[in-house]
Amino acid sequence: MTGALKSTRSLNVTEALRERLLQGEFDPGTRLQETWLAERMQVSRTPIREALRVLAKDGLLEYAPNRGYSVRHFSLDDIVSAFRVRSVLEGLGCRLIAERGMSSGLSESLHATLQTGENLLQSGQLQRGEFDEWREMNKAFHLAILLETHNDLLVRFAKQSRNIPIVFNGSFRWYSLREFQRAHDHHQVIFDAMANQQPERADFMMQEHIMHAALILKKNYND
Amino acid sequence: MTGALKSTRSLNVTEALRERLLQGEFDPGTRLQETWLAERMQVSRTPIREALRVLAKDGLLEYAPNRGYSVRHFSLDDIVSAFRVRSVLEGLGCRLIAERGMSSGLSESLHATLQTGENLLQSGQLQRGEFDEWREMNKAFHLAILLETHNDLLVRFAKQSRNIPIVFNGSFRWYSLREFQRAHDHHQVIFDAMANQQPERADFMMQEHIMHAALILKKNYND
DNA sequence: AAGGGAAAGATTGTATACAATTTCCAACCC
DNA sequence: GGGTTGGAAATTGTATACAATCTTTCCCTT
Repeated sequence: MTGALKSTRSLNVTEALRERLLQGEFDPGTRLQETWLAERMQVSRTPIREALRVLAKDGLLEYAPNRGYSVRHFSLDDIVSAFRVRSVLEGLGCRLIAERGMSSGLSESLHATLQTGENLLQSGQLQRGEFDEWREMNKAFHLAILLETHNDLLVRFAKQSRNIPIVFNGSFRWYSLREFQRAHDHHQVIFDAMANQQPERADFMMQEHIMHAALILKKNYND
Repeated sequence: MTGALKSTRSLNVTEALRERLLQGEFDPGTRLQETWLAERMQVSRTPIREALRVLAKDGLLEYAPNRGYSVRHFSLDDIVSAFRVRSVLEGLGCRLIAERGMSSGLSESLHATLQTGENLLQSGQLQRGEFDEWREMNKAFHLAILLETHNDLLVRFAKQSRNIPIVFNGSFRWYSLREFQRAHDHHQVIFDAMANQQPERADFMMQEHIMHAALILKKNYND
C-alpha cells in the first residue's frame, strides 16, 4: 500500500489544514490565530504551530514574527507564474526520460493512463463524477513521469508548485469536451516523444500542455 | 537596509543550524537529537523542533515520525540533479526577462557585476581573499536576474535549490583562471542576450553556464 | 477634536512537564 | 546460538504555564 502507517497529530493537522486552505475555505488575508485553530481542531497549540510553519514554507501562508500567520492571496499573475515554473520543471522531466529512454514499467503505467483517458472520452461528454476520474488519471500521468526521473528535487518542486488554492481541485470545471480531447492529444504526443527518444519534442509539448491549461484558467478565472 | 529587524529564537536557531549544515559540520546520517541540540545552543527544545521541521522541508534533514531528524546524505548524483533543476529555473528567468526587455535598473546592476568580474580577472590570478569577492559578484548576478522576473515561486525554488552542503560555499575552489574567465564570458553573453531580447539564447546560455559549473564539480568532487 | 501615550487585553514565543513511542538490553525459550 | 519477549531508559510528541510582544482602548494634553 501507499499509506503512511505512522503519523502524529502535527502531521495530521498539517495535512488537514492544507486541504482546507487548498479548498479556499479561508479568505485571503485572514489571520489564523493559534488558539482559535487549536480549540477548533481539538488539539493544543503545539501541533498547530508546527503545521502553520510548514504551510508558510509551502507558500500557502504568510508569516511575520510576533504577529503570526495569515492566508496568502494568489493573484492571477501568481497562478500563471506558478504554471510557468511547473511547465519547465515537468518539461525537464520529460526531456530527461526521453534522453535515457522509458523503462517498461513507465511505459505500461502511462499506457494505462492513456487508455483510461481514451475511455473517458468515449462517452462523448464527461459527466459530473467523471471529472474526478479524469483528475486522477491526469495526476497519475504527470506523477509517473516525474518519479521516473529519480530527481528528488524535481519531484519536490513540481509537487510544491501545485499548492495553490482552488486551482488544483476544480480547474477542469472549465473544460469542454474539446479541451479534454486536446489534453489527451498532448498526453499521447508526450508519450510518443519519450518513447521515440525525442527530448526536445517531449519537453516542448509538456510545456505547451501545461501552459495551455494556464491559458484556459486565465480565460475563466475571476478574482 | 536589507536586514531583518524582528526575529525570534526559532528563526535564529533555524538559520544558525542551516549554516552549520551547509558547512558540512555534521556527517550525513547523523541523528540530530533535540535535547542535545537544545543544551548545546542554549535554548529549549521548542525552537529547536521548529527549526528542524523547517530544515527538513528544505531537504537538508530527513524526518521519520517518532524517530526524529537525521542529516541527509547528498550523493554526487543528487547534486548534479539539483544543478539541472536550477539550470532550467534560472534559464526560465533569463528567458522571461529577455522576452520583456531589461529594465534600466537591472541593466545597471548587471553591468556593475560584470565590471567587478572584469576587475577581478585583471590581476591574472585570483588570490585567496578574492574568491569571496567573486562569489559575492556571482551571487549578485544570478539573484538580480531572478528578482527581476517578479515570479515569486521561481525565486523561491532557485534559492532553495542551492541548499546543498559544501557545494555552495567552496565550489570555486576548483576554478583555474581559465574557468573564471569562461564563467565571466557566460555572464557577458547572458547579459547581451537579454539586452537584445533573445530569449532562446539567454535561456540556453544560462543553462550552459550552470551545467558547466556542475561539470567542474563532478570532476573534482569526491564522496 | 486630533494626537500621543500609557495601561489592559490579546496573541505569539519559549520553557517545561507529562504522555506516547521507540530503542536498548538482558533474560529467556527453543 | 539464534531469536524472542519484557521492561527500563531514552527520545520524540503534546499540553500547558509563563514570558515577551503586539494591539486596543481610553485618558490626557494641546
